[in-house]
Amino acid sequence: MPETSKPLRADAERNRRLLLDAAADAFAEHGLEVGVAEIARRAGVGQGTVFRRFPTKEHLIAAIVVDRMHQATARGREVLTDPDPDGALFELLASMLGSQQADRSLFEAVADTFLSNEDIRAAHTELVGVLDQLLGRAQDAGAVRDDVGALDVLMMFKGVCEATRAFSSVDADIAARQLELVRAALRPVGTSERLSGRPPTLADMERAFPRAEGKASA
Amino acid sequence: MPETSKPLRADAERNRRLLLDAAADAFAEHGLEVGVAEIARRAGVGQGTVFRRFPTKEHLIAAIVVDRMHQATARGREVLTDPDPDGALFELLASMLGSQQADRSLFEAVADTFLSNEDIRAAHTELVGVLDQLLGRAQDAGAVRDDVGALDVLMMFKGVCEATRAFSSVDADIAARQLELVRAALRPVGTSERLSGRPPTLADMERAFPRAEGKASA
DNA sequence: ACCTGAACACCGTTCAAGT
DNA sequence: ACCTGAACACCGTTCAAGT
Repeated sequence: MPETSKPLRADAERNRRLLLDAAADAFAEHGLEVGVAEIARRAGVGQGTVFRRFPTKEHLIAAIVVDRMHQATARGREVLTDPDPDGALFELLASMLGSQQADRSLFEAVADTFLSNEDIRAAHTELVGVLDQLLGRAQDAGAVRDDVGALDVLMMFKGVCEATRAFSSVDADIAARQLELVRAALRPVGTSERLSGRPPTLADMERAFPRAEGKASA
Repeated sequence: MPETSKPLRADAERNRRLLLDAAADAFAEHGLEVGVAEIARRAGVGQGTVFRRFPTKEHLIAAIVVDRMHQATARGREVLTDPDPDGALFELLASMLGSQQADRSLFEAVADTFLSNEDIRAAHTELVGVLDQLLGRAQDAGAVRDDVGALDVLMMFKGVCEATRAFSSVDADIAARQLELVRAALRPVGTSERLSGRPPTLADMERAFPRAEGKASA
């Protein structure tokens, strides 16, 4: 629903797209510290237009992140019918890792903005939903330990993204290796080696990331 | 050696300490975005003094990080004589995780500044050295798979720090859980499940983090 | 040598004027 | 409604004057 809040005027919609593309390119090349002026210049619009389309620079970043999360969710739905559930799960993670390595600072933004943004919240919930299904299938097949939840996996994945960020360009193998270690961590285990506590839930995340914006509860 | 470059004048040394303490407190409370003016105020010095003691705000942050890394290294040396090598390794990691949860944005800084700073480079190398010893002992005892290196472990750990950052205050259990998953990833495995490639080395890191400052190679 | 705070530079954000 | 760029605010950094 946050996607179709208002049918923008033609030029506005066009500028929005131009800005998203220009910003994605600029961020991919130079990281998040590129100035708004530079982005506006690349998009061929006035500097003020940036803030007319996005309340803040962080919202612009968030919009790009939401795009990527939607892509990941779509990819997840694709592999959902894969005959090999274990392979499907890690193919999704590998695919996400690849797209985060192409860019610089992609999920980096997620760390800060995360659930403070309503759109990211929604996209995140969707992604967790797909991950949950993939994980459940892998667990049913006995390929993954059954005491982990989708958020456990997502957190580990996020860890890999962050830890290997600087290596993206230099050594893609290092990231792949870290992903293999995640896979190793998720192998089925005996009852004596079960994890403490319970898997984190979306409610835990809600608690950790206080809701900042959003126009009340209607 | 970078520690004892010049015996500062008494008041300068005192101000340096005041600034480090004030900054550590401020960052712990409000994150890295606290202004230099605020830090100077807390330390009771002029704003210009900050830049006289530290060439840049990032250097100030780096100095604090170096302090923490030294603490971690010291802790690692303590547990080096622990009769249980496996326990010693994870006690160190748990201890490091605890200190990163106390602060906010501690190893967060490491991600950006990382090896661009000469002092951090040195502290990092030391820490890796101790980790390497602890890991080697655990591997010799057969408690940890032998196809991982100290940097594999450190990267996984860094991932846990990043991924659980927001949860620090809310739910310390979640971080502990992630650390247990790291432990699971490091369990010995059959020859069919070995990792691809080779463990990352310090040379890999040097390549990933271009050397920015430092007065030539003397 | 070091300290200080006013001045500078830079960049995100706002807004009056224009279409 | 939306676009624009000049003006504003904020914050890291510099520097002339003081000790």
